[in-house]
Amino acid sequence: MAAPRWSQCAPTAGSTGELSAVTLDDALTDVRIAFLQVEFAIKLLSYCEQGDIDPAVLDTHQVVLLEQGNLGFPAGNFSAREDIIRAASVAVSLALAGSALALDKAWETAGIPRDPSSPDGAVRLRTLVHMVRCAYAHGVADPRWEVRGNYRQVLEVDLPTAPLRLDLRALDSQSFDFVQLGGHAKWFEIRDQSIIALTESNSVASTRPKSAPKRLAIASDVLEVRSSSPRGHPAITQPDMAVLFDLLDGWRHLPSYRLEPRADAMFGLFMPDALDRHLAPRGITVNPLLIPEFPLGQDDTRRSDKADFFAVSRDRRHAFLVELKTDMNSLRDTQEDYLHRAVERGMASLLCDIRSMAKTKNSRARRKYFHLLKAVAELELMILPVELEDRIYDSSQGVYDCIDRIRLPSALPDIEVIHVLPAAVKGMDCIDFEGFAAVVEEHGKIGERFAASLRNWSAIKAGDRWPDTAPAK
DNA sequence: TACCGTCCCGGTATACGCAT
DNA sequence: ATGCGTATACCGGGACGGTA
Repeated sequence: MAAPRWSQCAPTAGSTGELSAVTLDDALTDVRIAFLQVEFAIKLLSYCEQGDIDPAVLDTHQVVLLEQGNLGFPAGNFSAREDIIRAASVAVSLALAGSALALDKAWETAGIPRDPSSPDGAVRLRTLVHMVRCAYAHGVADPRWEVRGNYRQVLEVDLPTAPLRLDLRALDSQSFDFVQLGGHAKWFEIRDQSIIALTESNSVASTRPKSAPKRLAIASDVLEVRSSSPRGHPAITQPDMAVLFDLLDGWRHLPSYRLEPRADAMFGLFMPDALDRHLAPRGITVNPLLIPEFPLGQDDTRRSDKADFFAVSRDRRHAFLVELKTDMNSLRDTQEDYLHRAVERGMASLLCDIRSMAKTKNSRARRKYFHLLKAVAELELMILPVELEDRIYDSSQGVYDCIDRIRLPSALPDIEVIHVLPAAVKGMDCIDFEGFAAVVEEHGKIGERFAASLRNWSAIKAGDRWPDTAPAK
């Protein structure tokens, strides 16, 4: 039984019940979203038709936790391939209906009138969109043309590929089908021409105040997550990255909780920028492609020690072994030893070791090493034989010879060790958490929140008393 | 390919010695 | 008795080598 978190978005101020003015910018954004939804629904249908969806995974019993009453869905409604394809087809129809509603709303917002006999091409295009919208308005599952009064005439619309001529009198009461417009591609052409016309009208009428950057509204009834005190359990309201950091801030104080493996992806996300800033005085910038858990071959075994991250400067003259600690007490001399031994051995030796490790007899492990080899090759530190991928995945015959044919470039970077630590240590090349936070906080809301946690982690040791509960001095 | 024993990792838990 | 620092054992997930 799963409790999914919905993160889907529903467009427009209008759809969330606000009656305040919807600007044309808003309406055009909704058009974009609606047509993206058509694209998604079509891709989903193709995916389903290929049989790539596993009903055992999709069609489980699910309960959605909602503030105003939970929703339970049983397993079984989508257990057959045909059920899934039928549902995906309906999703395409619904998305197309949504696209008609959104496009009509944009025309309405622009204040363009409807008139099938207007000499103005934009007005006739707007009228066509309205007629499609009306067809869906009278039945999403079975859209029908409904043509009344002044609209009962021939409507001609100029389009770049070919003019469209519709006898609305004849279409009245008939089932709507995109074939009548000339196919779905024509509908996308109608969208494109509408956007051009509406954008022009918007620039003419630009005296209206611009809308604020659009925030995609979230259905108010849906499970949300709200941040809470770091020690408290978060009340579940709106999904929010801040809650993730609240959890880390709080949980790192609990027994047996290891922060580093949980937070290393966040460090990895910002590590290239942090390295760039740290290395800026030397004029060095790094390739943003990092390799985590970079293996460093041991002297007398085929095993490896690991550097937390491996980075290379853009000019490929310097490589960096980055060691991350979230707790100063975790610094170990043995680790310093193998890192500095790697520096002394040099890049060629490290790469040769990786090549040897990739020749593991375990085929599953070999596949993982292949991904490592590809990452190293992407950093231009290895040249892989073209047939290597086939040898790894299809025919393992000759795979060891193939790995032996991996070549190294003649010029290789030197190696340095950089530590990322809560506090800098004298004699070590360090980025302390304050320095890391200064970089991170420049990257939007998530960065700001991560920076706050970094400062928390460096100021308060795991297990320490919280400052706000300590007696005033 | 499966299985088993061993090692590695970051971090925690515990034992120990020493100072107060 | 208590606090502190250091060394070492341990944890769980994963990698690795050897064997059948």
